[in-house]
Amino acid sequence: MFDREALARPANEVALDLLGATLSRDSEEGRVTIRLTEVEAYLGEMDPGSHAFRGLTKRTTVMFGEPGHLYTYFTYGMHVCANVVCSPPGTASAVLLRGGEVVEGLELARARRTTSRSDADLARGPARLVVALGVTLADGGADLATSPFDLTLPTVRADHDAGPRTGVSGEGGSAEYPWRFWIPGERTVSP
DNA sequence: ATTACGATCCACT
DNA sequence: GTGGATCGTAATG
Repeated sequence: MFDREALARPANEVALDLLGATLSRDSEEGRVTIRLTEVEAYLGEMDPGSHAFRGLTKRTTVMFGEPGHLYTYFTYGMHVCANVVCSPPGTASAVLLRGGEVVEGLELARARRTTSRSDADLARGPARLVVALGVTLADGGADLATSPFDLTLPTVRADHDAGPRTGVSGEGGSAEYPWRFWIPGERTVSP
């Protein structure tokens, strides 16, 4: 369980509280829990890098909704990525879950990620994290405070480093928005 | 109806 | 370290 008010703030602030947080998902096969080590913030309509930059569309409806819900999308023709919606309803901002460490359900996560040989690779990268957790597009819009999900924020804010985001280019691009955050020294963070 | 593009991963060198 | 795969979304004709 988590305090929803804690998520009703801009994504670049919420991102710092999500580092070190744990996210669980139950399925018929069991439960997998991931400790988040790398995240990236997107500030909705103000942000050229955000899917919500051009306003409310069918896909981005969830992002404009209540914080604490899951925003999933399909990209590059083959991958699913997951975000935690932040900011109050009517404001679109979200935090992309970029990487984490599997802390529960290791066997199940390995079974879902047969291509990765090392445990550190199980949830390193947005699409991999989603597969290890067992999240699908159908989970889009789900409330992370209810089954099968369970999100727990850390009681003490984790150490963090910040850097430019990937994939955001052009004017008003990555240089102005150092909103990629990670926990220093973690093996589950991409270079 | 059509088309350009992307918040990436994996196999291979 | 690099290149190819692959399709939903949203803007355009």
